[in-house]
Amino acid sequence: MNTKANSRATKAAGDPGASKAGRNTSSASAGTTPNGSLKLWVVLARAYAAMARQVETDISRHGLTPTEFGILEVLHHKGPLLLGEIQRKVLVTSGGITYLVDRLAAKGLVERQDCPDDRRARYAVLTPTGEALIRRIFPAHSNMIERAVGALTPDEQAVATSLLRRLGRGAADLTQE
Amino acid sequence: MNTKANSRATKAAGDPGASKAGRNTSSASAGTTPNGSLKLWVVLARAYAAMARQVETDISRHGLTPTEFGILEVLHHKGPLLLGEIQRKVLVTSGGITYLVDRLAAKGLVERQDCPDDRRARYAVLTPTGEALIRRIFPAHSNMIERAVGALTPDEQAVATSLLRRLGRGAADLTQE
DNA sequence: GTCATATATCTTAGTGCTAAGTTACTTACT
DNA sequence: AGTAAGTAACTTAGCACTAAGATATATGAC
Repeated sequence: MNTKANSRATKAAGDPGASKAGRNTSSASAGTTPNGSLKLWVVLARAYAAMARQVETDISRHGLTPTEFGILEVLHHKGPLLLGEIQRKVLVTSGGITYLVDRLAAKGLVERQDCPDDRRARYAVLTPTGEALIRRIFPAHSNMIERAVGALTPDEQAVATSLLRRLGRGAADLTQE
Repeated sequence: MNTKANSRATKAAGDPGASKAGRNTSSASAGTTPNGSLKLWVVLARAYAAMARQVETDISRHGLTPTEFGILEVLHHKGPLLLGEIQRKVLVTSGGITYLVDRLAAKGLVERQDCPDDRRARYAVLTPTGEALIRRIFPAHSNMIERAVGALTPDEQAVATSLLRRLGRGAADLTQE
């Protein structure tokens, strides 16, 4: 059943772990920057890296990368989806979903199906094997995440969620401004 | 001055963007999971991805990857450091810093120096060129981050920072438990 | 001294993605 | 119908890393 366990030890790309807050060195900077913003970015990256590491080692035990898992999950929850729809959900490039769906198909977890309305498009659908797999491993995964964020109370989690949602949207908006 | 502008469009590895909250499809799940934890993980990953994207495109304009930038930054703030020390700061593998310092050395921004006390170890030190570069681009970078997190007020940023710090520590602690 | 173990860096091979371009199809305008 | 522009998926080449092992040096027990 091909479980090749390809761990990859997720790292936060470009973790800005450097300057903890050492205002007093060589200076030259703005002068009046308290720079809590930078600190926020650092801890955000660190928190993400720590979470991603947990998630990844958890998922890799089943021979899946986090992105592969994400695809199975979204197909499980939403049913058959066009490749482009999946692409937007899991945030990869067009070449990326092709590659990922190829891999999942090679593992027998997903199949392609022609779209009757649009002959350019293809659906990805879970095979029975894929459906069985995601149903089996999702609960434990969900549990793992609950433990991982357990340092915060549910109330704090709610606060963090709403702050991060706004933060994310704000940062994303900067792109096309 | 080799400024090859290798953009890479950061993505949050394994972004769990799937299940927004669609409890009502094929079911079979736990049944009594409110699962705010999962939602928190999703928005964390999304916020990180959005931020990382901004940071990366900003930095790539100077022909640097975020990790390279991180190394220059940490050397700028702390002075010469052993490769292993840098490694721990920027969170890459041992092969990773070798590769990264090689690249920075090829660009003329960093040099290796033997450590007098331990002949296994090497220092990485900024060249004058490297020092000049980081001093030139750091302020703008810092500014960019300030704008990116600007959707939150300074107070909210402080709250987010403290929550994320605890979240990250909690998740990291899970590793060696 | 010598041997076992630990540490610091480097080497090699491989992986998961991206960017840019290609092909196939669709849609809208004329 | 013909053509232009848009979109869906795929292909190719390349890159920033990782994991695992190799090499050199250090440290401690005896």
